[in-house]
Amino acid sequence: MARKSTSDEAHRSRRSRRAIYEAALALVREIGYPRTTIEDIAVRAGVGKQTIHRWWPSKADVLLEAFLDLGDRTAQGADADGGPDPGGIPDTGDLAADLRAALRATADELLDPRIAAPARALAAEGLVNERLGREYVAKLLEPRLARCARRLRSAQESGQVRREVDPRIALELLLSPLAQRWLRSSGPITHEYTDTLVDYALHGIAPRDGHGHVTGTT
Amino acid sequence: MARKSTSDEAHRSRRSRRAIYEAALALVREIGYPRTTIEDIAVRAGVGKQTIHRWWPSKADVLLEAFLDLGDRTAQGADADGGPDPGGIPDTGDLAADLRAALRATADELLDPRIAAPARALAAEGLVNERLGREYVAKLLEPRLARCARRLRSAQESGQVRREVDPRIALELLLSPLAQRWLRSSGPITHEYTDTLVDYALHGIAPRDGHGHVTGTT
Amino acid sequence: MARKSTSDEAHRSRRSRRAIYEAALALVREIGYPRTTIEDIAVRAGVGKQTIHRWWPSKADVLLEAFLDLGDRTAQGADADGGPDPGGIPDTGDLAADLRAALRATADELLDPRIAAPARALAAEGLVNERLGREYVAKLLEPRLARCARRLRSAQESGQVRREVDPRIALELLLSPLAQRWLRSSGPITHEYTDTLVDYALHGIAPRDGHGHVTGTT
Amino acid sequence: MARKSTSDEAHRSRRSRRAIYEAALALVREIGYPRTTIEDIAVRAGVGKQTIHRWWPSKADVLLEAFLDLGDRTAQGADADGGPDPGGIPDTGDLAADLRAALRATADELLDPRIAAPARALAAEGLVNERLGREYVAKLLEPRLARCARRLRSAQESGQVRREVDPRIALELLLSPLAQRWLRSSGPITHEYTDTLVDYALHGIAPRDGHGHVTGTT
DNA sequence: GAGTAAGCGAGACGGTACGTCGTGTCTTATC
DNA sequence: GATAAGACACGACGTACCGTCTCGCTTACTC
Repeated sequence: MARKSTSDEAHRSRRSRRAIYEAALALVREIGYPRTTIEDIAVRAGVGKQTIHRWWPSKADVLLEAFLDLGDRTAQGADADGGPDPGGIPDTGDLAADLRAALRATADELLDPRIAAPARALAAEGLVNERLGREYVAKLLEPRLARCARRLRSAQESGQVRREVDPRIALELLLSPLAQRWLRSSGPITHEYTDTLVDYALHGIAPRDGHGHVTGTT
Repeated sequence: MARKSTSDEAHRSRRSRRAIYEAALALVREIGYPRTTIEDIAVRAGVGKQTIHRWWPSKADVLLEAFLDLGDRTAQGADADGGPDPGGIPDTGDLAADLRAALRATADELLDPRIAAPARALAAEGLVNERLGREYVAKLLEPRLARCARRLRSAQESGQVRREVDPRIALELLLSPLAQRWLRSSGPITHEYTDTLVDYALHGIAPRDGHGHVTGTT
Repeated sequence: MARKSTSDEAHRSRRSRRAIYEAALALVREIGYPRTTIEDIAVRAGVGKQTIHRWWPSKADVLLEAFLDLGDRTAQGADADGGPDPGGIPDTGDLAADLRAALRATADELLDPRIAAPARALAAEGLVNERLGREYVAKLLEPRLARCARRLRSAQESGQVRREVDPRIALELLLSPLAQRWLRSSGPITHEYTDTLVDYALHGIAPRDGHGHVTGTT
Repeated sequence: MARKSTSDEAHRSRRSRRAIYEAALALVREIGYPRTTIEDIAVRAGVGKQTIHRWWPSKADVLLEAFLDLGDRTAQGADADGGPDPGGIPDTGDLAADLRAALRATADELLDPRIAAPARALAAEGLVNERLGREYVAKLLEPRLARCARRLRSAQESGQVRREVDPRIALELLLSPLAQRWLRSSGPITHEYTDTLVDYALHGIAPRDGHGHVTGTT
């Protein structure tokens, strides 16, 4: 997707943009999102402030694009490595194993310090700035969820998931607890934890035999 | 739980505090958290800026206390009404019904416009400000979760929940999806949705007969 | 004497500077120096506060420069009119007449309301702020005194002033009483008064014949 | 002149007042008048702010009274020592010698560091605050000038000063240059300087023979 | 010698201005 | 002709003092 530079100007723009991305990500890691200012980014990137304001409407948008770009680049790297679909769910036929693998991978990703700081910052900004929130969901989360949902639908076809289950809600059951723990730092994020989530989500927390006291499914 | 006045607060003006709480909540509703400034709050409350800075370290802390106070007051109101334990889970013996009721109530609460704006703002701030995040969890979420966990433990004793299930994680399964939808506005929050969550969490998304292709519980 | 633009001031806005000078002088006249705030000046000049802080270390420095600028501009005007050396002493050969004329002109100047307010304010500030006091003396008073001292020296050469007299001290004798009356409002400032000063300073207060009871010059 | 306690001041605490005077003078010496705040004075004096506001309308008034009190106390000390009239002019019959002595004493006083700081501060404040300026003149300067003027009048009677000379203006000739030098720090204050002032003021700066080119006394 | 009114210390209060910072726009000098 | 450098208008920040206002407590007059 890298477009070859057709002129000197295009080339310089690209260099500026790259420098801005890197400065933004570095500063957010180093001093935190709220204390990072557009001027800081411009100075660190060796760029005029105006150059940033020309292309992005806000600090958060810079970071969002920088983060997306980071994702693209690491994805390319993984691609080249021949690794599995990043952010997706493998399909070995064994749903439980596949989910466990996917959640473990997601957990590892969330713990990557290069990712945590900007992602949390963007999540926070998105809560309060609706436009950015939508972009964040649309560009970062939605594509991922769509791929995961596909895997669940195939599991439904093979009878590993109940037919009447809504795959999106099922995904929420699996991913939201992880997301919440991460956002709130309200608990440890371990493989044991994600495996437990897969277990509970697949089989429920009620006794499995179906003749306990649990009643009344809607 | 009225916060008791320590010796530090001997001279503190009740009227000012109340006015500040109300101004903060009103402004966050009306113009949004980021555009609400401490100066705005002071002016609206008819108070000097210093009076705010004297007692709270940041705008977010003002809002957090204002929000806690709001909770205290509405809780008192509900108490007087003889309503059910707010934020808890009723205990009629029928776990599924109780959970559905609790989640429906929670959903209704999240949709209350007096609550949504400050709560989202605080959640956002907590993501980026660790101290505040911890306070937010400790003062707002934790007490609630503890009460809910008790209900689940009693369900375990009566055999409605598997013995080996961790109640906290079970709660995450139920509540995190709701919390995420709310925070991200990533889907409608309806009673149908919360009922579905209860169903999936109780019985899992896998077929219930237990001899489908689902394998490998940890 | 236009202050030449150094490289530091390359980007400095001429319009802002002029507007600030005018706002400062106007406000000091209208509401008095102590009640004039930097914010007032900025607002009246249609300028950001920062623009003032960027170029001047204090309110007093703004006023000092504004006052110097006012002097420069009125001097230019007088120059164009072909008027006499403002603030200097004419040289008609008749020292007494020249001094009387100069002191009358000075008195008139001090009574000009455009000048009185800022000059008093600067004098006051200079008493208490040493740096400013030195600048006030160096930029406003000293050049004037130097020109006056030249006139006295020429009078010494023509025998109208005793050879051993220190011209600076002689000037103090003439000007300090006027300055004190003005600063302290401790008496009327009239041409009669200044003429008297010239008389006393030239001939002394002792009887002129030299064989009264006055004795003992050092 | 001990201020007698009227009924208004019945309850007024002598200890507080004294402590306030001392704190005010000390702070003005140590950190300068503008940086001295009423709160500072209150804290240093171990006194509530209100106690200051109750009895003095402004910081400057506190300092003025403190300074007057200081004068009273040192005057009492000098009295006890049997020293000469402080701030007056001795009367030995030799006017020139008496003036030299008086100006030397005044110069010494002005150089006393305990006196310089508050006196300059009060002078500065008086320039800009009319009421205070009048009080400063009336309470501090006027009594002194009156006593000095008396000495000059007696000199007129004994023929050492020209009959038509206005004693107040003659005093201005002597004292204003000294005062200006002191206020502006525009020159050294030495006995040599004050002696020169006396010489010039007595005999003028023009040649004494009276048949130089100097002409035209009004 | 008890009652009471004031003055007192402490310090929170509603304000005003401060000087700094960050924003997004506009200007200038350079390459 | 585009760009870095940075001045600009604006507006919020958090701080410092202002002068006022409770608070209890002490003190010193009155009855």
